[in-house]
Amino acid sequence: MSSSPLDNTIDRRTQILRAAMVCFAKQGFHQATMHDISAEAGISVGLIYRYFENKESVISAMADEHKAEVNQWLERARQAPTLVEALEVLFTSHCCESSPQVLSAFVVDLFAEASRNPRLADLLRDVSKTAMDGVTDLIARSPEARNGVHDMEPRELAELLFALNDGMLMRDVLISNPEPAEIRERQLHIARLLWRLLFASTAEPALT
Amino acid sequence: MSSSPLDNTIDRRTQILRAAMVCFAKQGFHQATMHDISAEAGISVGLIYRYFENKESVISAMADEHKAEVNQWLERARQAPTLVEALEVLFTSHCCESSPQVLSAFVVDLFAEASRNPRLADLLRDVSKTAMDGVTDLIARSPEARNGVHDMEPRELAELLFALNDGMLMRDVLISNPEPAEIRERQLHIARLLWRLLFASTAEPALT
DNA sequence: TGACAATGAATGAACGTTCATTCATTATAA
DNA sequence: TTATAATGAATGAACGTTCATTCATTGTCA
Repeated sequence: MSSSPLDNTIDRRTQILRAAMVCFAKQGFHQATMHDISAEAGISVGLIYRYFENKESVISAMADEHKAEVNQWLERARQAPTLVEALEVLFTSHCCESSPQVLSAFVVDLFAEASRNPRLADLLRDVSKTAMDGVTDLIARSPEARNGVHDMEPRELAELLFALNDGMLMRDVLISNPEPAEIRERQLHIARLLWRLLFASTAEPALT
Repeated sequence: MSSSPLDNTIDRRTQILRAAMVCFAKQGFHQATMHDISAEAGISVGLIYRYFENKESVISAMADEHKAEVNQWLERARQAPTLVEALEVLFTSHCCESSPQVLSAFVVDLFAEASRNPRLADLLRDVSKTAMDGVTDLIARSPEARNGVHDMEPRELAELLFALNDGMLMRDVLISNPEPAEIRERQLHIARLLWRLLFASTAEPALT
């Protein structure tokens, strides 16, 4: 079941990245120390430097992981039977996926960091463009897009939907209430209303 | 033109806050040093500590300023003759106001910071609630809100519009292109299309 | 097989630097 | 003179990073 030398290296890297994700989400990039990360991973500080050149390269490795994750979402969305279902896939992965609001905090931090780290900004722009192109294409190919009452190009619709997604994600970091799930349910509800408005299926719209 | 002792104090404070805003936007909260801020303000480090208890209190003072600013926007929006014009006021202040994307970087940083600073999170939640209540009210009172083809409550509409705003603001930090103004123009264009869809004025909708 | 050599993953104390904060001192104004 | 404003060198804690050292595992040879 285990461990060619290559696998070991990959395992260590992902172990470190997982720990780093927890620390970054809890404390932010600049307040999480390498010692915090090593403690979270249950290894020594020095070992991190065997697998990563420095702290910044840990950060960009995580951005790379994020990129891969986004591509997976897009792949899954493409397989959905209808446009609205595809959007639902994208929305829920973006917002809820694995852990609660860990991801939100991390992504917002990523954007904040990108505003002064050009390399990271390039990476995020790239991720964003890929995802946006994918959704634009999804919309352009979808018959539902022609049924809506709107007056928008596929590209414009994609930009609208992504901004909405990101905005809701950004607002997630303020949640501290008893029920985070409840709030996300409400966000999803609102997003659905918009989708229905933009992409009214030709079938029954009577599901209020 | 100047300076009861109280005025002097206020001037110094705003001078420091203005410098801090520049530094925070350029480098982020944790990478901007107190020396950076003092240099930007053209004063000594020690003097900052005469007007602020510590670095964190500089940050929350800025959040307070942000709150006041948001309230001003809301006030101006309330005076607009139509709902769509009010939204335009809010959108453009949020995104363009004084300096270019300085504000975007700052606000995204503020949210990132709020995800681990409960006091700051409380403050932002408060700002957000005030603004949201204001817009909800604006929508509820507006006759146009009944004309749209949507199926949404005023509160839901407000949440939708705010998420859109924040999402576009968040995306602004990735801009580094030759023409930032061009991109914001496009954002405004898309936002307008949505507004028109949601709040179709009874007058001519023929302005494609 | 058993004795020895080589490897390199892993450790964590130590280093140099940076930074928020303090405070003794100096300038200014009343 | 006295009170207040302002300075910036000094402080000490915290951080990213390094590296001499340990030691379990693997390879080699008789």
